[in-house]
Amino acid sequence: MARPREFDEVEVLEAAGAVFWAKGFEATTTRDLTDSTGLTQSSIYAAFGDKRGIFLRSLRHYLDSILLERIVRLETTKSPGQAIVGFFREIVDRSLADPQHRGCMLVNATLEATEDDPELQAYLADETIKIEQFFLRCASAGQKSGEISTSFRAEDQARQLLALLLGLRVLARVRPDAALLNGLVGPGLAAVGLAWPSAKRRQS
Amino acid sequence: MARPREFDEVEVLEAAGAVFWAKGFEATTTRDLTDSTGLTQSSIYAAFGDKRGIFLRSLRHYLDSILLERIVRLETTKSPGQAIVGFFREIVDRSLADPQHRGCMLVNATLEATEDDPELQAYLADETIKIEQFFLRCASAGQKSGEISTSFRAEDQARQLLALLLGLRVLARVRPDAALLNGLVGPGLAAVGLAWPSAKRRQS
DNA sequence: ATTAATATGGAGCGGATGATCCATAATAGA
DNA sequence: TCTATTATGGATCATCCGCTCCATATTAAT
Repeated sequence: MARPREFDEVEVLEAAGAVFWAKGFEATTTRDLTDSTGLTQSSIYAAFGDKRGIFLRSLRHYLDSILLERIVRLETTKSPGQAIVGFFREIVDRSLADPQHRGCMLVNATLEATEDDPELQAYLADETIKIEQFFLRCASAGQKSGEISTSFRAEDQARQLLALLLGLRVLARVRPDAALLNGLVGPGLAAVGLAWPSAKRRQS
Repeated sequence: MARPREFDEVEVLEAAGAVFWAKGFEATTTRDLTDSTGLTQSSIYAAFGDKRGIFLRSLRHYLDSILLERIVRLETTKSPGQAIVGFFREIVDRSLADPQHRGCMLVNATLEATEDDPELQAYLADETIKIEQFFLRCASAGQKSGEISTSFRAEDQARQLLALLLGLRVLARVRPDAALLNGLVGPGLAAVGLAWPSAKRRQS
């Protein structure tokens, strides 16, 4: 009954998300979005409402397709402890491999969000809770199986791992150094009784 | 020989810094700066060059007068372990007391800085190194005096504390909850053998 | 008092920004 | 084939942006 869209929504969200990820919400202009997506302003505004709309959709797509995907994949294919190790392994490797050092779009958005967008803040807070709960499930299960140390409560371990992750993401932006990031995660995981095979050792 | 300035530079830097702190660099307009400082655009541009100039000066003032001051004060008045505890105590308390939940200006700036301002990135990286070195001095001295656990290398403890701090600052923006922040720092410090007197317990 | 030098006030510049309008194009159903 | 409906292209809008200009004001030295 109506003219069909000529663009693929996922492609557009990934193109737009890449710009928001690198530059942040405020520094990204609607012209940046037309350049990166190939769409006109008309099409973007018809499809996503406004700049905030396409930003939220890009962010959600990023979180669902990268972060949540990673959690689900690791949790279904690895042991609790190895899911945690694999999670950090992928993040350290990707942080170092990214020539733009964009860090994590979730963390970037979290630091840019202000109290005059409480809906966004609530969404971001909820996503950090999801990560914390992933760590908590792993820690609990790992403690039962003996894979993870029981010298701390699983709830505390989950929070510690969340802070380690967020701190890692901050440092990855200004000090993207393999020795620093591996030297951070190694002892961090050792504190919960997990071994950290560093990238170097894995290669040799 | 020339007309003297009518404004106090520190006052202006603190007024401008408060806006940059709350809204970030990009979202802050030069009109915001005239409103908060009381100066005209002319005076701001004559004194600080451009928007980036007053931002850098504000940031530097913030870091010197708040962060560095805290480090120096704690390091000269407390034992190594208590300097670490006091450092986190002040940051948790201030994070919770701030109704705007601005977090840390250093972390906010770090997440907003991109690779097309390498000078700013280098400065920010250097400041994180200063914090890390503060933790390292405390950890080393504390290990010698027996105040801090020797089950990890002091270098690793310093990095762990840095990540804890940065993670804390991220969470403080979207989940400014006393139970979360205290529950984060407590076990984090316990991992290096330090006791964390939570705010609640201190009050009772 | 004159001069040199800088600060201030305020108008305003060129360009960019987020968003919209409208004519046209493309589709599915009647 | 006609109609209803949505998508697209591209021009354009009002506003805001960082920044500058210039006339005036204020000081210290001569």
